[in-house]
Amino acid sequence: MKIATWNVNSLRIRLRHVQEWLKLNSIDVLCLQELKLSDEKFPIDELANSGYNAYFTGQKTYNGVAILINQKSIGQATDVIHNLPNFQDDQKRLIAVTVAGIRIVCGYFPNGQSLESEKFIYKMKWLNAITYWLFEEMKKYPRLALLGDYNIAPEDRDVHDPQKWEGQNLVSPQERKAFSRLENLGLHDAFRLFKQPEKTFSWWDYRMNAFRRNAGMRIDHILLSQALTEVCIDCKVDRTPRTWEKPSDHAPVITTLKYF
DNA sequence: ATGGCATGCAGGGCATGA
Repeated sequence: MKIATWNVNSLRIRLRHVQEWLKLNSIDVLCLQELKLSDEKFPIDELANSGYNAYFTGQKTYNGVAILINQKSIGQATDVIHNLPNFQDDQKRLIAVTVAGIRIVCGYFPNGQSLESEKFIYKMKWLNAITYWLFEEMKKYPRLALLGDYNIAPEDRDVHDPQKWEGQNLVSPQERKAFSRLENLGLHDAFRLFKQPEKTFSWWDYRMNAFRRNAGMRIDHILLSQALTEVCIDCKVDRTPRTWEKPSDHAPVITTLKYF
């Protein structure tokens, strides 16, 4: 079973990319972030034509998340929830479903903007809320995967230039501590279960030829509960779609689970 | 060195991203 996450930075612009990427990779479950469209504009039929059922919660212009389920290999999802039940929020940043006995949580974590920003306070509150919610959710669903754009680079090796970024938004000690708290729930970074090429990133700024210089960060992650970690046999970033015309600034991350 | 590039909304620049 292959589960993936991808911040597409507008599903309207990137629909063809998503369809092409799904065609090239036999993905069972794909989590999407930054749809940037309202629910009535969600391309349900186009994705159904690609063989995927969609579960989504969106809004105009900003945010929006979806989970695509392979119709042939999986079929339907159950127990769908939109947004964190313990956090009052107008921004559409979270969706969770159950497929094949696995709880799939898709999150678009707040960016934070800068440590001095009100948005950073919101980010830390959101991180606190998801952590408390997951503590309960993992009791209900021992097989749980948390996928998405975390907007946190967990370690210096996840940053192209750690000195330049030291202490800033995306890498600050507060954010990294919040990431550790998620791990302390019993979640494991699937990417770090395996030997990886150095300087592997999942996001590159559109500006300054950042992708060509590999001036990126690893901020998109897949965390797995213990039960899923035991059957995880691969995790990698696929840089390919970042090389296509008009790409998203993020690349997808894929993990493979045995026995499902 | 706070720009650079992309997107949405709106039909011109501004907000936002990371």
